This record gives sequence, C-alpha cells and structure tokens, in this order.
Amino acid sequence: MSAKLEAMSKGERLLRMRHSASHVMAQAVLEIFPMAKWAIGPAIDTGFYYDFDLPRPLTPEDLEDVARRMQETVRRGDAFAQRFVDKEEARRIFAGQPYKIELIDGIADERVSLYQQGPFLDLCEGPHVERTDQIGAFKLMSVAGAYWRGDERRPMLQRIYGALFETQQDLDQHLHQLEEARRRDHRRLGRELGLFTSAEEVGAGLPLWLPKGAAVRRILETYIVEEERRRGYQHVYTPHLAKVELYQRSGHWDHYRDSMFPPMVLENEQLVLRPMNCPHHITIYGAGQHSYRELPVRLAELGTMYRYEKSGELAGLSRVRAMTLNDAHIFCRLDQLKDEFLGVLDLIREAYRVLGFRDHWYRLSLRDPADTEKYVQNDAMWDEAERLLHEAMDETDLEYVDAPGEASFYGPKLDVQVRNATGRDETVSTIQIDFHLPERFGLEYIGADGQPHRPVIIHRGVISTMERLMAFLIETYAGVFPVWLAPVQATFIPIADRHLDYARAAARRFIEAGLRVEVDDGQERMSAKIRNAQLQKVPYMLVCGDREVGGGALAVRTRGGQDLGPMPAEAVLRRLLEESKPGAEST
RNA sequence: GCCCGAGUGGCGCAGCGGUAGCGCGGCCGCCUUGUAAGCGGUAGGUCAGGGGUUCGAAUCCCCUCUCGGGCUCCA
Repeated sequence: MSAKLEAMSKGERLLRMRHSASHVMAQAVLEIFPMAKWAIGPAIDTGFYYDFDLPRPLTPEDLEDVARRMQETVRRGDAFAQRFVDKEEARRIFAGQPYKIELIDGIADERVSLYQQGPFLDLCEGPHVERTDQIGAFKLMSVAGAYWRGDERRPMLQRIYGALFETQQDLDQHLHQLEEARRRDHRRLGRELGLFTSAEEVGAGLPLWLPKGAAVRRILETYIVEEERRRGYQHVYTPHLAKVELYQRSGHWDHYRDSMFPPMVLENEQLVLRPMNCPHHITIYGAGQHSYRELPVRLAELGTMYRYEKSGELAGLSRVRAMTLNDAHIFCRLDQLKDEFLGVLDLIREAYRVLGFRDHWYRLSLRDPADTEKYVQNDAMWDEAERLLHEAMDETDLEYVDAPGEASFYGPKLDVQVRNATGRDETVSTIQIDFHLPERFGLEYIGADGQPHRPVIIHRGVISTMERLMAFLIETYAGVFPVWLAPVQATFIPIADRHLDYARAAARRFIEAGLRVEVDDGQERMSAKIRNAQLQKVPYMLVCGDREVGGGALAVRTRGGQDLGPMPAEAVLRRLLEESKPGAEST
C-alpha cells in the first residue's frame, strides 16, 4: 500500500478500492463483450457493482471469466489516470454509449472528469486508488437485474455484484457472516423447527402457521394485548372485508388501489379485502358520540388484512399477501397529540426491550416535495403534521433521520427500522399522525364549549405484523427462543418404558401449570432423544430414569449442554414458570 | 410486475436423452437404554403442472405455477 493510501481513513480507502474494482470489472466485461453498453458502477456497503447492457444473459462461467481477467489487470498494476475534457469531447468519446451520454447531459459543469486504467476509459468523478494492484481482495457474488436509474419503465440492465475488502482475511470474514446469515434465515429455520409452511395450492405469500409457530404467535399476541390493555387501549374485532365505498371515502381506493385485491362483485355491491384496518376502526369511533372528556379513545386490534404484493416482491414471512397487524388507532384532541405520540414511543421501546430487539433506528418519513401527487392534497395539513412530529421527536433523547418520500399517502410518520439477519432494514413499528381521515369521515367530539370539534388520529403499529415479527424473532434468536417464547419449553425424556408413566404424570403437572412441554415416548436411546431435542432447540430436557422416579426428581439438561443433575420436579416447574414471564432471561 | 437462476419421495441431495437412486425422516420389529444418532426390515416419487421435439424425455424446447438472488414497491 502506498503512503498516500495509508494516510487515508479506512472508510475512504475502502471506497476507493471498491469503486476502482468496479472499473476493473467493467474493463473485463468489455473485453468479453466489446459491443456492451455500460452504465454506472459505484461502491456499496460491502463491495461494488456495475450495470451493463449486454447481448445475452451472463452465466456463472462468465463470472469466472470476468474474475480471471480482473486478476490479470490487477497483476499488471496499471495506473488510474484522471483527465478532464469538455462535454462535447466527452460525447464524442462515448458515442454509441447512451447511458454515458445521458449521464454527461446530467452534469452541470461544462468540464467532465474521466478516468483511465490500461485500455479502459470511463466517465467518472473518482476517486480511485493509484494502481489496479491496490484494489484489495474481492469476490464476484451474483448477477441481478436492475432498472436503469432504478426506474421500472426504463431498460433492465445486468448488474454484477462484487464483495470487496482490504484483505483476504476481511473478505473471508464477510463471507463467513453471509454464511451465518443463511444459517439464521427464518425461511430455513421456520421449516426445520416446524413453525410455518406454505403450499403452492394455497398460493404465494399466504403462509400457513404450524402448531409450533402458532404457539409462539399466540404468546406474542397475548403479551402485546395485555401490555396495551394496561396502557388504556380497548380491543375490538372487525371483519376482513368491506364495501368498496368505505375505501373510496377513506381515499385508499384512489391512492392504494394497486395494492388491493380486486373487488368481489355480488348482488348489488362490491366487496374488497381490506388492505388496512383504519376505516373499520374509524367507523367504530364514528358510530357513537364522544365528549372531549373521554378522549383519547384508543382502539386496538390484531387486524388481519390483505395486500396485493407483486409476485416478485414476496419473501418468506417478511413480505406476504395476508398479514395480521398489531394495529391501533388513537382518536385524540390536538392538545393530547404529543403525549399520545410519546406514549406510543414508550410502548415501542418497552416492547423492543422485552423482545430483545437491539439493532434499530428511527426514521421520520416525510412527504416527497418533488412528487406530491402520491399524497392527499392538503399542504397546510402536511406541514402541520410534519412540524408536530419533529417537535415530538426533538423532545425525546432519540436520534432520528428525516426521510423525504417515505410518508404514507395520508400523512407523515415515524418508522422504526430494524436490521434483519441479511443486513437489510425493515419497518417494524410505525406511528402516523393523521389529520386527513378525521376530515374524510367527518369525525367529531363535543368540546368543553359544547361545540363539535375534529379529533386527530394516530395510526400505530408496535410489534408489526405477526408475520414480519416472527421472521425477525427467528433471525434475532437464530431459532433459539428464550423460554418465554419457545414453542416447546421442555421435553420429558423417559429412559426406558418403565419410566413412561412417571414422565407423563410429571408432564401433566407442567401442562396444567400453563407450560408447553412434550414427552418423547419414542423407542430410541436417551441420547438420541436428547439429540432431537437439541436440534429442535428445546430449552430444557428433563430426563426420567430409575434415579429420578423414586424421589420425584427430574434430571435437568439445558440446550446449552449443561447437565444440572437431578432436581425436585416442583423446583423445575417453578423455574420454568419464572422464565415464562414476557421478557424473562433464559438460563 | 421486470431480469437471472432453480423446482427429483416429508427434508437434504445424486442422476442431465435409453426402464428413478442415496442419506435423514416415516412405518414394523428387536433391544429397555443415563446426557448430541442402537440394530434389522419395509413402504413411499404422474421427477412442480401442461404442451412440444424424439423410436424413446427427469434429462432438449415452449407456456404456466412456486421458490431463490436482485430491481421497483412495501408492514
């Protein structure tokens, strides 16, 4: 490494290495396809990519060929040389390269920057390393389709992704992390642990919860409903469909129709599956009279809803077409808004603590000023809601980032983004301030002045949809659920047939006490039963043999591999009950 | 939805023009067992579905469905 490179921060150096590698890759691809058109090739988090317009799809063999050619360029150690030309000259150089021409047209300056290494000349601002032998350790990972400029109406290009790190050791570590992510993947663990499944005949994006997955879900639902009850929420039940008129009134029909299943037409009405629960809850609020004294009204429901997600967007449990949201709508006065917002935030933080979510950040999702058509038209309302959100957030000690363009169609929101096993962020919690729907539905409360006033609605989801939550939990714990969440908390393991009755009677006691246990009454050896329980990540294995049967004991083994020896059955039961409280640490 | 790749018994895989195989699991039997796999036997597949090419297709081609990696979109 040169002194100049060494003087840089590691981040700056990596950026240059990765960006330089993308040029080296483009050179290799052009050697193979001289007629190729090439687009852009930036550095990304873990490496780099470059987009190409090629005469045929790339194969894995092509990637090997590209990598080989890249190594040759690296070996030569060609210098990266920058030079500047005026736009006219640049257009001549990149004649026949429509993507480059478009990029040139988009540059404000009259002068554009070019970089050359060996025979390869590219439109590029840099920066780069000095020579091609300084790009570090890389591996070409995959070929993917990507729209030119991320616009689905524009041509689909072929993108080659590469991973790149400073040293082979760093690269190996990264590849190892990817391997680890695959090991934690909720789709794989969901099958191995018997949590959920899907069936071609049922349909894409329509998961089926197996008994063990359903057990975990029930615990989560019970936990959150109880937590909400303590915080003054009232739970309701509402149907999963409604007349299309309801969504015309709410505005979903105008702004959200692409994500809705088409209407079912029968007799004289059209019914649609609901994509959101708010209209139903709003209708409940609107069905009665409300005094300012009874606000806020907090209506909650584990609301099942249906969204038509494009087929290519579906993914395991984290992106589905039928989902149940931990939903609630808070109807309050303007002067209560901030407290209610902070109350929801507090609930979110408490839930994350209990669930063990650590890696998350706060995103203030605002309207995109450049594309206001996507949203309901009411500038004053948007400005006020966004101002209030900022104000409320600034009152907390939380850091957050503004994200223009991420708002919901009816209002801005605070999203809590959680990082999953594959390193991708997804929204788990959301708090939305809504001045719009109260207007559309003519909602009112009677104020102290005896006059009708308009309430504000806070839409909020705390633990997300049960589907996405399940996916996160599986990945967070790599399937090793804490005792309070484990679908099976203990497996009783009788050593021989003569211990079966004892094991069953003991298990009965545990079940009556509210615990989730099983008896492994198979014909295998004890050690095979232990192995099975280990693979299923059952927290406790309770061995029943001659030594235990006499004294009312259970030989306790933890899934951590610890043999705790015989313990009184009652002591084990108490311990399990203690660890079954929401958020309890498992030993 | 778009680009690329993949679908073989419940699961993991082999076979890639000439009559469908392995491991795990399942079932039956034997063993009666002490902290991560006891032994033996046996059943189970319209090779995702449909169409085509061929004397012959799991293998080649086309369409559909599902899954995966991305893009766009999103809880």
